[in-house]
Amino acid sequence: MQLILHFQSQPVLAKQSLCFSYPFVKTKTSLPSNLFAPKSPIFTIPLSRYHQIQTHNPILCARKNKRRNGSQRLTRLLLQLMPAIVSNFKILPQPLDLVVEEFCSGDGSGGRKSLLLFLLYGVLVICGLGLLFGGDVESNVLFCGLGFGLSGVAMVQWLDKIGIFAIFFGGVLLSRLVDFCTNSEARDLGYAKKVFQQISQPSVYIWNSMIRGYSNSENPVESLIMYREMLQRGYLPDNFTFPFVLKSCSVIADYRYGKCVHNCIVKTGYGLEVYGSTCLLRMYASCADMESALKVFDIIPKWNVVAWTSLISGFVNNSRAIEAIKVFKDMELHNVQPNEITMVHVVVACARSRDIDTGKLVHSRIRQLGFDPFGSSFNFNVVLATALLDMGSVQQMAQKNLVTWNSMISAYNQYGWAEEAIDLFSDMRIAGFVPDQTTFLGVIGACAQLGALAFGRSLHSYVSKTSMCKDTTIGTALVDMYAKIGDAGSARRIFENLQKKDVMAWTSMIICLATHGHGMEALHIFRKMQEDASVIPDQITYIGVLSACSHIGLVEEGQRHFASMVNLYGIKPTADHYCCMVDLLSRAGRFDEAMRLLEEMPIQPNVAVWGALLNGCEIHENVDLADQVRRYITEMEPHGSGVYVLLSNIYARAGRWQEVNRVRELMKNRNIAKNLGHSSVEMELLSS
DNA sequence: CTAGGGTTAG
Repeated sequence: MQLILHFQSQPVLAKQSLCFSYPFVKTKTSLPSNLFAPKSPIFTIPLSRYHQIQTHNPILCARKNKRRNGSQRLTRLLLQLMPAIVSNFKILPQPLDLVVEEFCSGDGSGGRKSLLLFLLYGVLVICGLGLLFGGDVESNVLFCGLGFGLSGVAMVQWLDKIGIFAIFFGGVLLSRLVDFCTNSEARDLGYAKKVFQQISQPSVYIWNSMIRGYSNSENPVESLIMYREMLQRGYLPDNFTFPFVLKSCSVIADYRYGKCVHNCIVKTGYGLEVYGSTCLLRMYASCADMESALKVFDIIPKWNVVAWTSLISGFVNNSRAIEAIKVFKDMELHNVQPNEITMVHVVVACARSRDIDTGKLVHSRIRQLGFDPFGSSFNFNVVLATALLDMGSVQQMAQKNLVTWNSMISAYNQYGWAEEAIDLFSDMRIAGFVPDQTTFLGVIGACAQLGALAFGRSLHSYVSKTSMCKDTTIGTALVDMYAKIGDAGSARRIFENLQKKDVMAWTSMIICLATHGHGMEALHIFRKMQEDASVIPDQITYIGVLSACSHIGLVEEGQRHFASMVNLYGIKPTADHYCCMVDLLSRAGRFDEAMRLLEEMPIQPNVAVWGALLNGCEIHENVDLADQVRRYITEMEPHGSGVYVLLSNIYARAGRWQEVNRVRELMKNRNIAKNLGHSSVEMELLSS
């Protein structure tokens, strides 16, 4: 079976034909199957801007055209095809010097025929046919076809120019090949590396291709290793090298390496290059050093949109949204026209700083600039739209992508509308979107809120069958979900199986144990966490630790942890921490200390803190203190019913019914209704 | 062959 493709829309190409034949694929099983199975089942070959061939398992048997004038076109075509073909077959080219040697050792004076033979042989060597498939007759035949076809074209073009021939294949083709397998859609960096290793003296361009490929890969560290090797072997990086290297530094946030690269940029004189310096800015911003980022900004030779936008995004991503907005205003003063990307960052800045007024101004500026995705049906920018959606200035979106769905699900979660979040999840699946890690983070969180046991478990089992099961964020969400559902055992198992445990993972486990009444175990986990030098407890960790202490009544231990939180880790205690401490002390009946702590508090005690104190008063029937607390509470703004109920319970217990009535009056006057308690349990229905 | 974009667990 043979398929001949004619290119008809382009007059010159119309005369050309390429044969794509399939015979060996379907009938012969002797061929290694992976040979014909590239990453995607459909193989797309870009022929020109207007032509694309989509085919399964193509084998090229290029045929030389009879008419000479078409050959140049076909050569170019083949040049475009070669990387695709060679990389599809995972053929390793031979080192250039080896090829050159082949040519030089031939009889230079020979006639045309022997020259042709040499050329043919050269191409075969380059394709490394014997190297990979020597034993297989069918594939040899096949590759002979390939080799012959290629050489046929090459012969016409380069018949008398052996020197050029060598450069042509050594320089251009290998560059194209490396480019193709590092940066095309069907890239394969493992193969790229092998090809690269065949090149004895890679040009800077090829180095750059490799570094770029790795910088966009899963392991950007590889690009840094590549870069180091480049320097060690005495190659001089150029202005293209630095952006790629710096991108890797940014992605993995390697501050020290980034600074070394900065040094190198300065030394090689590319420090004042627009691209390079903008990348430097981003690198410092990614490494959370905004001060250096600002210094770099100052030396950027031209403050264009990208430079400004990078600075804005730096502030946004370092939780300095207000400064980001300031920079944006500055940019407007400098009369630099913002683009959609700029506005995305500014919108995020408004959302993060909860600055609704500026948010409205920004939205109208977006309209003014003509970027508003909701202003007209064309020019719909999903990213900007999602950012606006997240800021809350949009209710409905007609066009959604994965991130939009995720954003909506998490927004519903934050409003506490867990059921709606789950509904949205099923809508999204009906709409044909494949949920990703962020989606699951949201839906698992919704299950945690709802206590949706069965659905939560099904999510868990789904996730464990994917690569997400190793992910720390997913694991943490699951730990929290099981904790909230009441299944501390499952939470524990997931936690133990986590390969990497970060602060959040440890913290969620500690809080889980503390809330399930396993205070000792929670503290044990905390000690294990402290043994791990790679994690530093933060304020939320200490909420768990302190509440664990308070559950088991370890006052001194709690006080020690509180002190080390402040002195060792420099964490400023929040109202929640004081709440824990007051709870700890007043449960133990140590009211003097509790009151002293309250007086020393540098922040205003909130209702929860008073509530904790009242809780202790109830346990120890300390009505006098409760009286004092009542005075504070009545001075405060009206709030939830909790403290009033506590107060009235305390008075009731002491038999002070008048006071009970006064508290109830107070509640009535302040229009506070007692919250209805509710809980839900999911039950399995057993049949027969 | 080069720089900047939305969602994200405790």
